[in-house]
Amino acid sequence: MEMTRSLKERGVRLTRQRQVLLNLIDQSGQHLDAETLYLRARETDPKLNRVTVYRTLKMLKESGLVDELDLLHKDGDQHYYETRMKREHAHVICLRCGKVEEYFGEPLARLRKEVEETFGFEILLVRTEIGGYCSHCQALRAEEMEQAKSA
Amino acid sequence: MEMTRSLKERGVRLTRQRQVLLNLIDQSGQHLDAETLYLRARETDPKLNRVTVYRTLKMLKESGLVDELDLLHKDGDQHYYETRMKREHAHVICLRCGKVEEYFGEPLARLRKEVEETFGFEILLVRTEIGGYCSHCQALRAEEMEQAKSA
DNA sequence: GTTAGTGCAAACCTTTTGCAGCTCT
DNA sequence: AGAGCTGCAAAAGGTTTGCACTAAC
Repeated sequence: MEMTRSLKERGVRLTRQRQVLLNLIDQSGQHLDAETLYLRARETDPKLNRVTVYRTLKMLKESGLVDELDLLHKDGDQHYYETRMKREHAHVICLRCGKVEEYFGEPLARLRKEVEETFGFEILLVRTEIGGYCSHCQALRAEEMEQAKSA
Repeated sequence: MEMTRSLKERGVRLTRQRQVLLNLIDQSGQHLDAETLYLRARETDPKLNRVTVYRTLKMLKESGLVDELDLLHKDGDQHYYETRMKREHAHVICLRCGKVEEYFGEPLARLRKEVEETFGFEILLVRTEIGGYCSHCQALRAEEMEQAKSA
């Protein structure tokens, strides 16, 4: 795994706990929060402590191996994490059903380039989060409105 | 004030405390967090409670009158707030000095339009936060690197 | 007068820290 | 062997809640 290699190169110890966590982060294509990651990790290693999850996530974030997201705090104030392998993308979050889609269009690259040029800024990370209603929930909301009217 | 009018129309009571808070939010062109707002509000109204600040911010956010930002958690996990009057913009945050610049370019509109078209998504809010080093801090970091080497 | 809003205290959730003991290299 | 890492308990930081009292309309 890419993360494993990168950590090994830098002399970071690959403890049993870290291997469990890295596997989960790498496999899950989803955006995990610390608590979910903790619960899943305990299925493999019931002794693993929540604190270790936080420490590992912090280390991976500072190493640039994972990105931290807020996803507009769709379910509270926790953070979400994803591996950094992928191309730059925006997260499109449905505020009704919570589904998260990823958008990889060229406006993102243009935005980045323009900000660098406009401010002479050295960009290290870009976080774009778009909230609203997905097409499915738009229809459901229309129904809900109808029902509210007749009630 | 625009916010005042909007609240009055909807029958929200304009208490003394809310007037103090609305004034501060409206005047400050900056991005305030709850604690800063609380401290400033107490200069005018020393009895005003921190909880009232949180409740007011929540109400304004849910009314769509202010936007909640994270600013990449540059100083911790608190939220920042700004009035929604302005055009859509991205926040460009220096991770060294904490300065926040605002970018209003057309790639933002293109991004919005493309996401709407691609996913049939109804966008309610867009949050773009860009982190890195401002031109000033790039130079300072270069110096720091030099010093680290010779030390 | 009624109902929404406030203050206070206490709880809550997420994350961090101090420290003693364990384990990877 | 020894620095780096873990677990536990406890604290921290930011925010929310329950309830009795107050004030806006």
